[in-house]
Amino acid sequence: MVFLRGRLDPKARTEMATHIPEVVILRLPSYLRALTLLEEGNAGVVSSQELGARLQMTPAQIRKDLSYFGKFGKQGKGYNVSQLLGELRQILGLDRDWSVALIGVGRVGKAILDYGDLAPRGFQVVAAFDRDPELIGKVVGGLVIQDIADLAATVKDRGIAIAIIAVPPSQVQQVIDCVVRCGIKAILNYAPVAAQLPKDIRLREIDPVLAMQTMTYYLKTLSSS
Amino acid sequence: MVFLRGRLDPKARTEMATHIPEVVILRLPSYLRALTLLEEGNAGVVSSQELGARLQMTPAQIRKDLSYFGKFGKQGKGYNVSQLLGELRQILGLDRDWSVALIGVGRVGKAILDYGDLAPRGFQVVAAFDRDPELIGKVVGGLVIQDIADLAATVKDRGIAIAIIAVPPSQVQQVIDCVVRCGIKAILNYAPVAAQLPKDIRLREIDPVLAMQTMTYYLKTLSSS
DNA sequence: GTGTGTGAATGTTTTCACAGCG
DNA sequence: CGCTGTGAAAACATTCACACAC
Repeated sequence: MVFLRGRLDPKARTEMATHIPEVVILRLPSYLRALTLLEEGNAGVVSSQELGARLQMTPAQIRKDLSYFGKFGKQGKGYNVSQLLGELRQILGLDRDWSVALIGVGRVGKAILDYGDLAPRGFQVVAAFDRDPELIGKVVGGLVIQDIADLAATVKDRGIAIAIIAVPPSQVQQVIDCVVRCGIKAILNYAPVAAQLPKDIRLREIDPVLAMQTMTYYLKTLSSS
Repeated sequence: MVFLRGRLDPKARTEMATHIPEVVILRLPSYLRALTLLEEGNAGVVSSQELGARLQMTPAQIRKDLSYFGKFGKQGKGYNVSQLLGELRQILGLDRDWSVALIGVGRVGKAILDYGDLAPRGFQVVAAFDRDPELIGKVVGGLVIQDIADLAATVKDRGIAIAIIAVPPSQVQQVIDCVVRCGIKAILNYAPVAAQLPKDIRLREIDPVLAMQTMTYYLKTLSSS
């Protein structure tokens, strides 16, 4: 009676490359961050137990996550901190620097240029763009602000792979379209609006209000104390 | 769906409580944001289809998410935009303003005070704290910077429910301990470090580097440019 | 003993597919 | 018809539990 339309046949599905769950990729950077701290504290080895305690997650989850990529631990001992750090950096493609373009040099954009944590952690902001003629040509944070029309050429020249968007909400969609046309495949969006984009482009959002709005639901209930 | 009214003994409450998956709560604010945009564009109604297209998610997921809280749509028509907005605001506890304390008034802290998007969206930064005697007493963004020792009293006085933390990494753990002791149950952490905290405290992180590190994994593979 | 790596079991989330309403 | 609301099914993610290595 019920027949299925257009499903992927089971065999083709099985033959597909080992797909690593996105949730796992999302967690790896926190492992990296925790391990960096451990290394600074001169910890030589760490168990999934200990790492789990620091990150408030189960040891099993950490072991399972890592097992997608290889066997990095030693039984009875744990993981060598600096070796695991190296492995994770390589897995995440962080054994190199990445060039980043900043689009939008208003208040938020300037704060991002000022923020000194990007470069030491491997993300170099190598170009800044705006569409305001008043700003173009000015120097901010050691960068000459360029016309957004130059984006395509600069992306090619400087090997830019990631764009940070910090323009007003009303301009976000057109800027994203432009950035995507220039071949950028990863976007960090500071503007508090959703945008349309091809599914092969990665997007992450930084919106403090959104983050707080996910917490108020839980605050609501405990307000009777 | 039965809404709880009036007082219930803890047992009945526990047995009745419909536990709503956290992923659902995490998505509601994006619905809110999309609907706000639709309302500004004078859209009267929206279908799960249309909303899904804007947010790049399936209509079924949106319908299912909303169904945890009630029946807000009309068959054959869709959802009334402003009515659904109202419902979501109420669900998330956003039918009121929230008072926020900023801890740490360095570069990042100042940028947060400057950022004009918090207040219009319902989050009032009503107090700022630092431990640096040079800063205490100075005025930034209309707020007199207070000694962090005054936090407990101010939290009580001003009904502060959320803390934004923007202190250097090395101070994060002690500041979080302090904030928790003061009765704060929700924290937005801008410092790029993990911290220990009781499981009944909500924490969200803003770390642009972490966000970018979750994308480089995917960039790695397509680097044939 | 201690702690990894991993199939198998369990739990959770998403998607399907359709009854029923406007 | 078109679209919601929703049980049921499928897909996905986490946790368990134990063989095995140090």
